[in-house]
Amino acid sequence: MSRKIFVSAKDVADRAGVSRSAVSRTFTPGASVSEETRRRVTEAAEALGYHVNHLARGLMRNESGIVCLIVSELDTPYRASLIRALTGQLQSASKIAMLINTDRSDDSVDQALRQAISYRADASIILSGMPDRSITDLCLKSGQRLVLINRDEDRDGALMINLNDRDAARRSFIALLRAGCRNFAFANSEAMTPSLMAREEGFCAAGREHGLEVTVERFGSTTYQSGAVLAQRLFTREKRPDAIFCVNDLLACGLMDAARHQFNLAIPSELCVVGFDDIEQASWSSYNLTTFAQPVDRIAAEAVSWLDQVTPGEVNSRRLEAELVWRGSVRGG
Amino acid sequence: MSRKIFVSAKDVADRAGVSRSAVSRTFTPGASVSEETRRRVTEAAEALGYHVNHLARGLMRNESGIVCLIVSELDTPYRASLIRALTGQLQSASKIAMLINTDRSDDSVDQALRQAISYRADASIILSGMPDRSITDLCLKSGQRLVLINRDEDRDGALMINLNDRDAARRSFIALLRAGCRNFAFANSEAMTPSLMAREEGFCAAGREHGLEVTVERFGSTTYQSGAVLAQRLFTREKRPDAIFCVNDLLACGLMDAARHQFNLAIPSELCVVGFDDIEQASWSSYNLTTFAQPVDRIAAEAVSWLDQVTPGEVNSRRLEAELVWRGSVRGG
DNA sequence: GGGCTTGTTGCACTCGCTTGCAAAAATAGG
DNA sequence: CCTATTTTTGCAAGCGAGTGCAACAAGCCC
Repeated sequence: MSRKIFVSAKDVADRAGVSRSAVSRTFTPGASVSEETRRRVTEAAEALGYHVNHLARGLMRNESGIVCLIVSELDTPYRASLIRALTGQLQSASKIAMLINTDRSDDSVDQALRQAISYRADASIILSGMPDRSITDLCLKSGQRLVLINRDEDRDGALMINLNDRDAARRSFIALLRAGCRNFAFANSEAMTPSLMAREEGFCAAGREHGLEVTVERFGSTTYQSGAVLAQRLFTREKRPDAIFCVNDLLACGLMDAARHQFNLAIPSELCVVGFDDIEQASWSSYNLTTFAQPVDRIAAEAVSWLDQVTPGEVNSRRLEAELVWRGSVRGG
Repeated sequence: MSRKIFVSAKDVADRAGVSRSAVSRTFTPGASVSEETRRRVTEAAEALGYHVNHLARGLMRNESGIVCLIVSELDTPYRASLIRALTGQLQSASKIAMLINTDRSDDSVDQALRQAISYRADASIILSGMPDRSITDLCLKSGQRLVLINRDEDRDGALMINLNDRDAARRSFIALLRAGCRNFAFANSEAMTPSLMAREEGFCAAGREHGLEVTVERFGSTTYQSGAVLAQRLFTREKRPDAIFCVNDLLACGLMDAARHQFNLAIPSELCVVGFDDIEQASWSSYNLTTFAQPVDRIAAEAVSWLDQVTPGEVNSRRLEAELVWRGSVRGG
């Protein structure tokens, strides 16, 4: 197998009997080409199976059309659906996503951003981890756009997309209160990212406002397994909570399963649970979880449209609302 | 913000007081550079924040280092974990993944492969959908490697990675038989992809060998929701099955939930269920599903190592075994 | 010191494409 | 029909890197 025999613009030009530039212009929207030559070029290109070399084009234009998605734990339901939305919308905007997995080492986000620079990505979208300030500066300086999703770090020049976590947490509290709950708990992981902490703080603040104490328990990472451990801790206390706001759905699923199977608690009659993210599993009938939906498509749309803007614009922060999805894990509603 | 001011090899050369080639050689493993110049170059590069332009390098070398992942429904648990494994291992092999989402239109796989060609991807890994023969021919002809995962189409020049679905299905039947089940059913989607059909056929064949009839029911796509519909159909028959092999876990979860919540069936005492994929949810205590594990890391490793080989080699097909993971949805074990 | 090998270095060309510029062709106006 | 204007076209100069080749320096042996 002879490696890489590509057909170039020159080949097409020869076959069509025109100059190389004519070919180039045919594939450049808005360039001046006569109908006749355009026809002959496209015909020749078709016959030869020609495709513009995006590497070369990117080199010339200084715009690769590549957007890097920097993600860890990308098989997590929420992350995966966000990636799906992003890749889809990027493609619709005729950009292409490069996926960088930062599961391994600790400075892998930095490594990833270097990769992004090396491929002259037009932008990077960061879904996890916070890179070093110097690296992001480098990115911005080299003309790369930066989008930070749910990472609250203040960084001008970058677009920050966040949810109104505090408000959602408050609404969650009120919903639980209306359901007649009295012993509130917040189940968190030890990840302590800004958005997770905002949920905790919002929930506790709401508790204080109503003169009610909130038990906070934190454990491990934001997973199903942690949910089970947190259940263990919460349900062996002398004052067993009857309302739990879980920092995300995955954790809520683990907690609910443990509540039911280990502690024989009925949901929602003995225990009300609210989650966050609205992952697919939240709608499964075993969970039927009341939760806040991440507006995944909105997030993706905001990111992509910002990337499409010519000038970044002043306002570089979007705060979106999480919609409460009522299901059966909370009484009433 | 002035767009794209990149530092090039020339800049580094000037600062280090050497020629451009010296810089190039410093970053090319195995090239002849003296210790002294190498030091000065790396120093200058560091100071300027230089990164080799992968676009230009790719253009010269005719090797971009890019591998396209062509996927639909990438937020499905199994797909997502496969993508995670692939991106991770590709990065370890110092390649980078481009993610192409083929959810939208019908000829989107073709579109995707064209993109792959345009970016001079070294290879494409196809996780979903079968592209047009002419397109894959084009890919192969242009030196691109092709990996097909769980798509049985015969295509030489490409690596095909498949599981031994038939055998897994047979083992599943035997396990259910040993559990004392008598009324066997196979719950399938209407997707009819080769690997799904192989599971069905394997299961039915095993049934025939044991002189037992297998009820086959097919519906919709391979999702949780379809599982619920299939449960509806299967459990309203006069001869209610007591053993169901589901074509994948997602569908199994839907089926189990419907079995329990709508038909009040106890698992595994009244109904045994086996799934396929071993997605995370299968291990959740609400499901505790006996299933076959996709060897995700093995699959990724096979794909990546094949891509690293200089010559594709004759044998271009790998058949991996799916390991049976015993959990509580089947009696005994 | 002369002849030789070994190791480094710079020049110049190449990869495939875009684009400013000026020449050529087509169109319009008188 | 000739000139003025507009459109189309080709030339050539890049973009940022890699690499064969020849020149050159250094080191070795006799």
